[in-house]
Amino acid sequence: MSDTQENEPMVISTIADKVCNKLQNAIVEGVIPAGSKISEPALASEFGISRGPLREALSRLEACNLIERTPNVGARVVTLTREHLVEIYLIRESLEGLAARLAAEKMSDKDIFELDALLEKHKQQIKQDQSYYQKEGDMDFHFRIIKGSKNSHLIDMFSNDLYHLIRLYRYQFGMVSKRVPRAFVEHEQIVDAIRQRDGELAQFLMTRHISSSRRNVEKMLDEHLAITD
Amino acid sequence: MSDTQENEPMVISTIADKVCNKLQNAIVEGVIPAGSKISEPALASEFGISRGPLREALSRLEACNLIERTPNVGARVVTLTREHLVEIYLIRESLEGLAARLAAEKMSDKDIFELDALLEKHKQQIKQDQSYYQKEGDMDFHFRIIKGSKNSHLIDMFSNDLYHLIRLYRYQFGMVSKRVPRAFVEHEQIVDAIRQRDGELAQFLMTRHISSSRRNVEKMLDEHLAITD
DNA sequence: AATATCAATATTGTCGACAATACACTGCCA
DNA sequence: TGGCAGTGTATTGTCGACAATATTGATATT
Repeated sequence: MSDTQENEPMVISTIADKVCNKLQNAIVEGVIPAGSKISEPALASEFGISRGPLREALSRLEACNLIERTPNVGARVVTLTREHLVEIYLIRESLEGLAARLAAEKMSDKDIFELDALLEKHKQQIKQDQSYYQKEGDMDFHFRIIKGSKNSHLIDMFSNDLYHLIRLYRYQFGMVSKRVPRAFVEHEQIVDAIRQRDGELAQFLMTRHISSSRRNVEKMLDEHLAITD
Repeated sequence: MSDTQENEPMVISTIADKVCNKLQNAIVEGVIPAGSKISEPALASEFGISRGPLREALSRLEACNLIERTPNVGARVVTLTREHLVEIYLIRESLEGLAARLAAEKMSDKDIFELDALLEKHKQQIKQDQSYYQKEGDMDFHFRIIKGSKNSHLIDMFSNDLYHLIRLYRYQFGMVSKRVPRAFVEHEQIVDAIRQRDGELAQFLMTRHISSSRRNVEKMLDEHLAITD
């Protein structure tokens, strides 16, 4: 699928790699529901493999915070909570603000040109179908900025941890937002600050952009809770 | 050892837990040198266990960035570089600035009282022996602030990733610093901002504190390189 | 009816063996 | 002499079985 193609596809060398990838997607898409218990024998049987590589895969899923493992009890998909999502957004503000600042310093002119092209592509997509942009285009943009930071540890932190959780929350909480046109303008402004090599402004705008998203998400979740209560 | 007691000791339930803990310390302390290849059969033999739990432990070490694993080739302790250390410091500025801001909002009066007590304890230790403070007291202080953020994801990110790497770099690069008295004053100022519930100031001071440490580290590393060249 | 206890069953952690892959060494050729 | 190919060995990935631990269901007690 194109989402994994755009955002550094996992290299599949071993059975564990393959199974980990499949389980990541199954969890994010809710095929294995949040909070549910994971059975090693059942999954191993389903994949037609032994429990050894399955446990390797589970270990990696634990590392990217999609599951929690308890010794002698087993693994369980994480429970999604408003609190946790807000926590993640706060961390995103912090780290992506840094990424934007570094991107303003580090991105090549070619990188920035490609970022512009990506924005143009997103502009066309918004006119046709907003849902595609909401699902993966936004993440694509953010990931490009993080890559532009040239801070490999930051890129790893995002790729191995935050990315999957953000996808999971988006998928499960069905975040269709009225905010798209405004968010796109903010993307453009961030890129402009980067193009001007103004790190401080880029950081400010990115932090503010994610902060607005957080407030929007908080509001939506509160409304969602009000409905279900 | 008291460093692990203060900073959330790993709960030992399985052989893999135990081996992971031992390997973490062996890597941080240089018993297994940076860059070196890890042999599963040799380590399993040394610990008197099968390769199964050893691989579990290696998977966890990979998750906390102490080793890198390549399929069908094996595991290797990470190589320490100036670039990587600077990357980590930049991320620390970002995340610990956030932590300090949240701590100013979230810490209870009791928490703050205990933080004061910790500072007083460190003051006494500085008078007697600066090396203890340099090794773990500083981390202790920082970890308290991060815990005070009450952002569980942030605490996990620190505990599972940054903490080990910081220890590793400190141990291997032998960071004895002339900066201790000044750094302690900065700690006091950060706590004061938190006590005043001034999140913006706490964040500013913490970011600046770590930025100063980064510059100090960069300078030391440059001097170190000059000597060895 | 609710709670506690016990035994059976299922699951998780670990073991040792086999299959697949990479590495190291030797010999041959240009 | 240097590079390449082939072979043997070591290491990594996976398998299935056994041991240890937790869970579930049935029964007894209050």
